[in-house]
Amino acid sequence: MALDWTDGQLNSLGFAKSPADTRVVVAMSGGVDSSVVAAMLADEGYDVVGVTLQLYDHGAALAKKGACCAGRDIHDARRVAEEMGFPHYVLDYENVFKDAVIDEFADSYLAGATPVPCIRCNERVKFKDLLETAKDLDADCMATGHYIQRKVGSEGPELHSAADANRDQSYFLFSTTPAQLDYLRFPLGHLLSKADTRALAAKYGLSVADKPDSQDICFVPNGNYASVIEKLRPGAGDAGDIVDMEGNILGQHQGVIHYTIGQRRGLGIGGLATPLYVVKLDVDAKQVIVGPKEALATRTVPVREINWLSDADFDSQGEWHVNVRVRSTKPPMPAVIRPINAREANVELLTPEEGVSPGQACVFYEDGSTRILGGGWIWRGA
RNA sequence: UGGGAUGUAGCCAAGUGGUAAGGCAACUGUUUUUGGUACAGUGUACCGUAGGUUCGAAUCCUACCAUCCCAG
Repeated sequence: MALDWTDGQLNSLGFAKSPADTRVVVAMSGGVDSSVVAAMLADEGYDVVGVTLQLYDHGAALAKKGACCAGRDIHDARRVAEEMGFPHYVLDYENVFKDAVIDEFADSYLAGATPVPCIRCNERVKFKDLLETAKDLDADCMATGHYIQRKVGSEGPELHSAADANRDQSYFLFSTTPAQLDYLRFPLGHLLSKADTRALAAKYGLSVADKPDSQDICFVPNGNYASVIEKLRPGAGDAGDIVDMEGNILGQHQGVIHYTIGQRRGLGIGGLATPLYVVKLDVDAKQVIVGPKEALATRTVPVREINWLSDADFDSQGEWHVNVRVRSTKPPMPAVIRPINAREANVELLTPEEGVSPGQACVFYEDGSTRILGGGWIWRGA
């Protein structure tokens, strides 16, 4: 087959050689998406090597369905590899994952912020250590099941939103660097719906075809993230006052880690005509500051650790007029980025958003296109 | 002690004779590969206690209890 490959022709992964001569490491979570990627590429004749990371403790994870990269999921990934007949490796990344993701997750909450561990995992584990591992395996590229598109433009690979806006995962991948992007492939990004993915899974007869989508944080059982933090940082849950914006004490809380800006539930304060929302967290004073919904409207968002994916230098302009997302579940909205330096900026939201919290991501999109220009991490500001 | 007011679900609060609105909180679910938001659903309230009037009272009458305000 390799002999039939026409000189100069690019294969589906963008290499000028036959699939059989192209080695691709597929990051397999054990879910449907990455399984389909692996099956698809194997079916096309690529030299597929499946890799699954063991990210956290087996015992705790076995009971949890729809999680990724532990216990049952590892089994599922291996089974897909067997079904499709390509090699599969499980790598123990528990320590890396703990250092790069879980610890920061806990510390972020303790600092009164609200982390996005899934982004850190992509940034610091999957697209870093795992990507290096793929290179060590002499792979030409690494493929994942993310719903996002890599398109080659005049200046090189660009990151674009998924064709299916409902599935788009660009919010979780903003920190992908150009170097990483060069090596990565996202074979599902062009699909128009998740149904297409499941249809492919069925077509290849994969055992995971009907596996439920994963959700919540993979290393947090039952959605109870606070108990994870308390286990990691004993004594983390310092109680304190819930106060209004004038400083009046309205109630007590069992630790700032239980709250995030914009949160309504869990305050336990009744008797008012309208609901209260968490407006601010003051870790030093151990206070949860609450106020009316109107108090949540945010226009200025300080952002740092910026990953910039446009061709021009980030601080080569005083302003960038773009669209921006401060949460994964809403479409990008118009905003102006004002760079402070190459890695920091203030973002002005032309339409105020509610529930903007330090620790969350602010992702930049080119106006009028699907291209992702990068993004940064929201913080409290100087 | 005198004068006034109030006592309805965890909180706030409608309801003044016909058999208990609503909001907040809480809980559950849906949405969501972060948190959160949003949306939907969920309450056997001995209507302060004890009597009375009435076919029938949270609603009228009496007493008592509790709380609050004013006065002294």
